[in-house]
Amino acid sequence: MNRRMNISQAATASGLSPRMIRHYEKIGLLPAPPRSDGGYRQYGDSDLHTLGFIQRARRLGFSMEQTARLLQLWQDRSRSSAEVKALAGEHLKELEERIADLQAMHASLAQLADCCQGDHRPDCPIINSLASPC
Amino acid sequence: MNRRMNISQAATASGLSPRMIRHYEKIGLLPAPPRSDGGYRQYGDSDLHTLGFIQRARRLGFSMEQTARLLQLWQDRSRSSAEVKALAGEHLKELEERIADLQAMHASLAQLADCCQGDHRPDCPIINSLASPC
DNA sequence: CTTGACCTTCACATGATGTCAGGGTTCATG
DNA sequence: CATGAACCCTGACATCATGTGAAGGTCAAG
Repeated sequence: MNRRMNISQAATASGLSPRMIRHYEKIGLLPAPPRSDGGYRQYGDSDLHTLGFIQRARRLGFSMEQTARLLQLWQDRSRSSAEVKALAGEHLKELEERIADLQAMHASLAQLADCCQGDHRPDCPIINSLASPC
Repeated sequence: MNRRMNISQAATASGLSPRMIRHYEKIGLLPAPPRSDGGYRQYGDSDLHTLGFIQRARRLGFSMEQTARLLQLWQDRSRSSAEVKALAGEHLKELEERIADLQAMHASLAQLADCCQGDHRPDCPIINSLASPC
């Protein structure tokens, strides 16, 4: 156990790409792993654990900056769950704002599309609405 | 009428920034306007109309590429409204996908946050879930 | 030892927009 | 006419997360 693996194995195992793993290392999100004699990165289980953490945080839509803060909280044994919850709440609010923006766009456009005959004739409420303010 | 205006006036009138107007010109979305002796861009009413069209398309979330297609359709008198509606439908589908993705993130995270006490203790389902696969 | 698969770094691209720098123009006022 | 403020020009670099490609080194199996 505590297998040493190359970057593409670590990538496959964590659901990330080699490119992103190197990137996370460069921006300091991830500790630089030891290297083989030839300079290959060698990842162990604890690196894999961190990579998985990052992947899951990203999959929930946390930004890199928020992910970095989550990693810090993860490694901070004296954290309070309130801190984590606050960070999550911040992200939930961002998600809600983005959803509301997209829904507003969708509603406006859907209404225009509903009024559009969608036939061979050129007259179209969608184009008309874009062409004229209001 | 057909006032000639400088770029920042055109920007203010259309709700865009001078930077983006130049950008739209560079990528061929907008015809290059005539210039003053000193090289200033001079915008007329028809340019303003086009700028407004672009701004409204962007505000509905159309990509630059889709906006370019909409502009073409706008200027094509032999277009069919079906073409416009198809383009709108494509964008509506993208919006729905993005909304669904964000809602899935929100639901997952909200559930975790609901289970989190948010107190001074370190134990936190959010962090736990990020730390362990499943 | 050769070969192919893998790894390294570096650089450039995306999309839409901001910002800054260094320099020229316009126009109203003195 | 001269000056200064406000505007404009181009070009370059930054964002954010990620992809792609090039040029070259390494590893392991045959």
